[in-house]
Amino acid sequence: MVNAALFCLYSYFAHSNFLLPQLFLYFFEKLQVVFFLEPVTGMRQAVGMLDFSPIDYKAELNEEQFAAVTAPPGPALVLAGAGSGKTRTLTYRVAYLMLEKRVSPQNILLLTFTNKAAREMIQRVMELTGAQYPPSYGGTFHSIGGRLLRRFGRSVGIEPNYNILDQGDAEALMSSIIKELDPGYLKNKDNPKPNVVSSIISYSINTDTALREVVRQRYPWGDAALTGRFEKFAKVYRERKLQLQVADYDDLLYYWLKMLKEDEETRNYLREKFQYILVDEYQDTNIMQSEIIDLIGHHHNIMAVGDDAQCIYTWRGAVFENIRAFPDRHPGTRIYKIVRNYRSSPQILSLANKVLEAQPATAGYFKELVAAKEDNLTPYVVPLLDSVQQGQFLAQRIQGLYDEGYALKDIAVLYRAHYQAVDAQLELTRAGVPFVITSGVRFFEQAHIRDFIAQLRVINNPSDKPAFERLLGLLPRVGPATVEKILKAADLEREKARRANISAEDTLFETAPTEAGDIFSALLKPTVVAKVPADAKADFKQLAQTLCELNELFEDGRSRTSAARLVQRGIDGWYGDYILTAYSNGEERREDLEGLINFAEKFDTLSEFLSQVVLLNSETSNRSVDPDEDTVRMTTVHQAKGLEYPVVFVLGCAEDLFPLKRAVESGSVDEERRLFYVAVTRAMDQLYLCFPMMNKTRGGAIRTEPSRFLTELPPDCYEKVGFRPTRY
DNA sequence: CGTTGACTTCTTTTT
DNA sequence: GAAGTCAACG
Repeated sequence: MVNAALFCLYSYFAHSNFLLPQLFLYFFEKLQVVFFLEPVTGMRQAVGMLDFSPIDYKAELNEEQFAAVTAPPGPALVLAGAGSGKTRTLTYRVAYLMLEKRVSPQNILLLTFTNKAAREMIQRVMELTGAQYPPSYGGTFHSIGGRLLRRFGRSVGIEPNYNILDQGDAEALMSSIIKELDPGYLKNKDNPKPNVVSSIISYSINTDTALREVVRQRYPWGDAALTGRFEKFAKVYRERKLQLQVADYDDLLYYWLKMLKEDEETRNYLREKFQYILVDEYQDTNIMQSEIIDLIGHHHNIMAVGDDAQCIYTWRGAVFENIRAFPDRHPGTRIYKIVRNYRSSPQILSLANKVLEAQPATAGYFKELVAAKEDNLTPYVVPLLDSVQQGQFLAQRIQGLYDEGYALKDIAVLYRAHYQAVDAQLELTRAGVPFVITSGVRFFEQAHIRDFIAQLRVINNPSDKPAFERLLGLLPRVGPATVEKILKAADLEREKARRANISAEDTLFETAPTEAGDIFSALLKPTVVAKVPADAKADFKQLAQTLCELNELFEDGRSRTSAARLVQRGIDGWYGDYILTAYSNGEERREDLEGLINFAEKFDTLSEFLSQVVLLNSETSNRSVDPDEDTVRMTTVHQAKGLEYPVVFVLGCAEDLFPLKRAVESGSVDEERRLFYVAVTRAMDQLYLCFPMMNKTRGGAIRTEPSRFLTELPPDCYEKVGFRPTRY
């Protein structure tokens, strides 16, 4: 009961905090810089750079960094510890290649894991070089893969107008396939749910492990029949996606790799094009990603940057063996170690080093980071009664820090999982400390955005049935079954129209080759409308009308503003009215859609726009946080990777919370420890490790032990402090 | 039969 | 908030 209430509150905060239009605009503007700028000619680039003052590499980099930045061609492995200036090294390297080696940005492939990292790096490269255009192939593995497939994917069955499914879409598709193939499957509650099936199949692809094997690991009790069913689901899922011309996240890598393996022409073209390959966070690459890099990087001109101590994505297939085996796969690899740390105080660093020391000695490249900063405070360990008191401590200490002169935006609160921060959020709110949660519901993931986007998805790719389902399902009394009927009827009409057109051409051959019977105009045919339930008929007609208009507009022109114009037209159409009646805060949501117009303006084609909407879908709202806004930042450790803050609080340093119970049970304590390492190395001056002694569970509170990550530490590397709440 | 609404349960991490 | 479950409605 109480829990439910907390969740409501939590959700409320998660939603109310950042959906202010101003922040939105900020967000959209930020994005504009980076994505999809047209490649430019080398000439323009060169001219752009001439009037820019040269970089003094020696002065701006330390020795270790300098060596890596100015490395000769050939394979290079840069082992850059936390806070050692990894991004700096990488960006200077790109600048060095462009300015000193006169490499055209078109010949550089810069791969990262997150959109945020890509954005920051490209931004900095542009600042450094004074270039107006960034490397046109800089971005996440997934977004680059998606773009290359759009252009070259035909050989592996991907048409240029394919749509990308986000995780939710993918799971929905899986679910409908399971229902269709094996209606009895879902009846048995012991069977893994569709989303679990989806994740198992995904894991099998990302690790290149037979499905059989993954099922055996995760479901030791599962029998051969279960495995057989999974294999069937996976097979049909793969076929269906090709039929519908949709691709999930994994496909962006899977088909990219397939294309490189099978399509010699494209492979050679890309090898020729990408003379210089740079990879960030190499320790988090999975097997497909490393293969992709090796295939394109036939010339071995690859710079891989990473830190095996920070590998925290094995759960989605990352293998840090990749980083260890890099020199084997690329003979003549030069290894550059960067261990001088400019971020953290010596005290924090020594604690971080101890965290790694507790790691079983299973090799790895480095270890000790060397402090460059002055002495500062010893990290604190703060035992607290429970998570409520933890929140009170947080609020009180933050107010103290504020009085001491720290800006709130210099303070970060990190936790293992989002739900662990609920009480802290309540207490901060109660104390009037402003904060932003950099997680929770994502902008593009909100129902109304996805519904609206579904219209554009079907326009871009009429075979995208899941999008049709989503869209038509909005109408009253229309569910999957009715959608099926409607689409069938529409298909018939389209077929009829097509035949009529062909025969017309046969007889009168001057007949204009009108786009014979598209699915959208077919929707308006009486036989189709007849399938729509009475309550929904009016809405349906308007929706179909809007789709026809959108389609016409789309077919008409692929002018520069087409994506934005389509969005505008969509808002003017049926959905714009629908949204006002469908939601109590319809006005607000409509404004969100208006925001989409600005965003869409940055894209040439609808396909590109849709891709980015999906790929940024995973981009959480924290990227929309105005960096100047003075609020405390609350985020998961995963999301904090790559960031730094003067003051860091780590919540829930207790067994079962961090390391998370589930992780311990599945035997991934080492990864949890690396994650803890990532958490503590975010801190620059002050680090607070909070340990709640009670853990609320369903039914009651149980006593918790301090996290093994605390007890593993020698007591002299932290100071224990007590906390007495001033009020209840 | 399919859809709806009221009900419960759930939240690891992300492209 | 969202997704899944179940009974009752059209």
